[in-house]
Amino acid sequence: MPNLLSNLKITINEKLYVKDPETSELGRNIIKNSILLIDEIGFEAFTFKKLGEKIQSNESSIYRYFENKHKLLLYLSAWYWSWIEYNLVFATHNISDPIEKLTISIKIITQNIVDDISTPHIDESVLNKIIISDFYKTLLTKDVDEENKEGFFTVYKRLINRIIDMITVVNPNYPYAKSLASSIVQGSLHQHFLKDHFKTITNLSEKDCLSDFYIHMIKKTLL
Amino acid sequence: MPNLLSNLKITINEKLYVKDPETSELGRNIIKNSILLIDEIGFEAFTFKKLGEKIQSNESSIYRYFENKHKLLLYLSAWYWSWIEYNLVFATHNISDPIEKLTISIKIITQNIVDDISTPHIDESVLNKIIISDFYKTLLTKDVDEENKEGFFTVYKRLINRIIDMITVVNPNYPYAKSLASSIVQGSLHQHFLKDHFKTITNLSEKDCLSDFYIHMIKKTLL
DNA sequence: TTATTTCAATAGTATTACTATTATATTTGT
DNA sequence: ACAAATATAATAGTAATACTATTGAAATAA
Repeated sequence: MPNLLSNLKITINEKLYVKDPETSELGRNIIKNSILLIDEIGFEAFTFKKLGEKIQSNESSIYRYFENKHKLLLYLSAWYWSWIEYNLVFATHNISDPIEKLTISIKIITQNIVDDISTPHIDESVLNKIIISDFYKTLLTKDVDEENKEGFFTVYKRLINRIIDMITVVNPNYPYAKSLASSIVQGSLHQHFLKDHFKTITNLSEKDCLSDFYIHMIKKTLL
Repeated sequence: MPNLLSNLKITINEKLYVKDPETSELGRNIIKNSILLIDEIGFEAFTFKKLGEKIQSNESSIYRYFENKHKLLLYLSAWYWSWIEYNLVFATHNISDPIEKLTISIKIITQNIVDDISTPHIDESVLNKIIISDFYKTLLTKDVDEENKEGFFTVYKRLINRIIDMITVVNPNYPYAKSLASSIVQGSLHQHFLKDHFKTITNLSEKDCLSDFYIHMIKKTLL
């Protein structure tokens, strides 16, 4: 895995924070420990008050960085998808065979995430658990259309569009490239969720076969 | 569509309600108008107080039927999946060709829902919108394992198991029957959601092709 | 009739998300 | 260096929500 993220900074939509958390020690502490606390107690039970206690700071200090906990979750999600996109673009760069390119992308999207040490204040493996448990909640709100217009989901859509493009190169006549791409990205999270809570309705609980499932699917449907 | 539901009653896990809403006028009114109100203002903004105003009754009267709004949503979800299962079993009964049986099932699961007049206090087309927007929220909670043990998701899992069985009959050697089945049921809701809010990453916004997408998928992957 | 249970309304509490105000550092300009 | 301006954080609140305790009325049974 490349170590560029030590030098590069993932850029997040400015409207998602009041003050950029990457610019201060407290900010990075908020990010780091919000990930840990949300994972510990769940997003519903998570409050800025509890986070304040955890980082020896005050509730209202956190409000200086994030308007509310929903925006914080949007921020963490945007960060996660940017990190995935970065990994995907890097891993598929210079791969000319279309089917191999798509296969590698599926592996990036479906893989079990491990911590990336080049981002010391973010544990990607824990963040991945949060995304599995909570990302869909950022979509299922009454404000989704407004927030979509504000560009809060741009990275997520751009990632899916990259898959759509790869599918189209593999088979330009396949008529459901968009639905297939969005199914793979969303479905991957869902299968991980089932593995943790509904073992009887996923094959992922028997063996680690999520990428095989989707690679088999794209090869059969596209070739 | 058969009209058996005028006489048959869909049975719901008793732990989901305090008093069975089907047994009183007020109860049926709670069901009917909770569906309408959740659709109107969204599940987050929905409160028993607002529902009380809508049905000219009191907040606490509603607590006599449901412990809290989460349980009410679980009740509505269980009802919906029972109704889908009933339609699916009915529609596939006496169909001997395995691939046709699976095709019909996919159509039942992916179709645009219209109101079933045999259930006067439930508008299935509105309930379907709620399921698309809110069902996943019933899964994404810290209590999911406990509630799963209580049997709150039994119908949902049984429906998916029916699809798993059909897939296995079509192709006993296909190794991902469980993941494929759960993907189709969950993915259908997701594609409907995308059609409403993220038109650029689904083909469903161009034309009504959701069943085609999945039927194409199962024929290619299984045959 | 009287007792008992069912049902519903009122009024209340605890928690949560968020805000207004004040205090304390830190930086900047002269 | 020192005052003014700004950034940062802490305190103490408010409004809204989810839920509960208590009381009163109606229906049913003994």
